[in-house]
Amino acid sequence: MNKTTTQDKILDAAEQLFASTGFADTSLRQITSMAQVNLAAVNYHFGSKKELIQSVLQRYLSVLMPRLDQEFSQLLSSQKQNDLTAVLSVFIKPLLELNKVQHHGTRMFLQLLGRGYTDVQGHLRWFFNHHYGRTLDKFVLLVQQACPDLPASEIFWRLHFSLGTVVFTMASNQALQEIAAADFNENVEIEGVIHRLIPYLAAGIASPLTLSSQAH
Amino acid sequence: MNKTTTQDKILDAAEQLFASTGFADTSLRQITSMAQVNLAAVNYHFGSKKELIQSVLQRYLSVLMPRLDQEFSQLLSSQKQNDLTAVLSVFIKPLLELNKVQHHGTRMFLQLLGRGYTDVQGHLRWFFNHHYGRTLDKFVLLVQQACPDLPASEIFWRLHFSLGTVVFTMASNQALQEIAAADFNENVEIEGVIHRLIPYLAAGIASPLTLSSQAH
DNA sequence: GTCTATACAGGGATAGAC
DNA sequence: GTCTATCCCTGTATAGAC
Repeated sequence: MNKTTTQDKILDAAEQLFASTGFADTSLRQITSMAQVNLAAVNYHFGSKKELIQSVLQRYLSVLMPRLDQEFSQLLSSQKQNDLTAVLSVFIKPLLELNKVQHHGTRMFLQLLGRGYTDVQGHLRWFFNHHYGRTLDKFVLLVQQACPDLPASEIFWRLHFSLGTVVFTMASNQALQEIAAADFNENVEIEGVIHRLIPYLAAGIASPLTLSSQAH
Repeated sequence: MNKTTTQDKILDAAEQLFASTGFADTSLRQITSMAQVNLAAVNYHFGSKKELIQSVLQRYLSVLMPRLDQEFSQLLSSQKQNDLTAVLSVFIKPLLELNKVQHHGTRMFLQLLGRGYTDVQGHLRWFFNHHYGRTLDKFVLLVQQACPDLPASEIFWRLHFSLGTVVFTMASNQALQEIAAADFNENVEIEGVIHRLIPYLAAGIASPLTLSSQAH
């Protein structure tokens, strides 16, 4: 019965077009014609274009987030003191395993995440906290344990700085890779970018408090 | 002769609407009706919506970038070895002086910059390099002098990571400030955010090379 | 040169027939 | 569930008035 539902046909087409052209430059008419379904089907099944974008991301998140949650719990229950690099490195494996979900799944997901956060501002943030707040809390706890000297508010700001780093990098990933290839003769795959990001993020989050950052 | 030209009326209205609603969610009809000019005036004077966005930013950049260029040159000619925090701190004064250009100029400009980089992807990047490449080169040189152990390609990546941090933070500035106010009872103005950013960025950029970041 | 009115193609969303 | 026809809004282009 290998029957592909209308929903899945739409999701597959949308994902492909979003990743290559971006959300704003992909029309529902392009999506529905590639998926060979009626234009109104998107609004019937998903409600709106914004909700379609969320659904595309959801397919990945439903695989990734439980995996991360499990890793976070495991790290929390092991009593040892984890350093920040270890905590951040937890993301690597689950992210790369998205390649099993779909061809180039990791790249697709991270680009969608980047585009989603910047294009439909505010929308995704709410969605994320609403559905995966518990998992995020575990992560924040791990970071706090790794940086016991930082006040909670400082961790809040720095984690959002880090989110910006990741999201922006992934959204501009294609352009950055092209420049890197041209200027430095480097061929960096998504995995390489992740490995470059971790020490940068770890150092930024753990940076000591200075007079200027305390004064405000 | 305190006569406001059509161009200026459009720029003022556009700036206000862009900063509060974003580029995508602000229509030309909103802008022209607030500016009390004809719809076609935007295309007549600026060519397109994208070019209007650039012009709004240009008003600030034409003040900011020469100021920065001058500061960079001065720091380069002083023979002393500058640390990264000193180099990054150069941005603070010129940025805050934008408040003299316009009411809430700093906040306006940084929000526009954030939105510009994320909303109209690729466009602003080209514009920036084309018009202010010389100034950017000076900045990169200063960073290289402050981090003599880092290869140029690593600096390239980390500066783009940092750009992401800044741009994302400024684009989501309003949301972040609201959360900070609600969760931590903190009232953080744009100046406070800048002072929080600098140690984070400095630590991230200067982070030592690890095995994982060298391997790719 | 500047401004106005208007036309046009393409976008997302939706009511109602089937 | 699905499809057609339609609605209103967007950015852009242009003809013609001043």
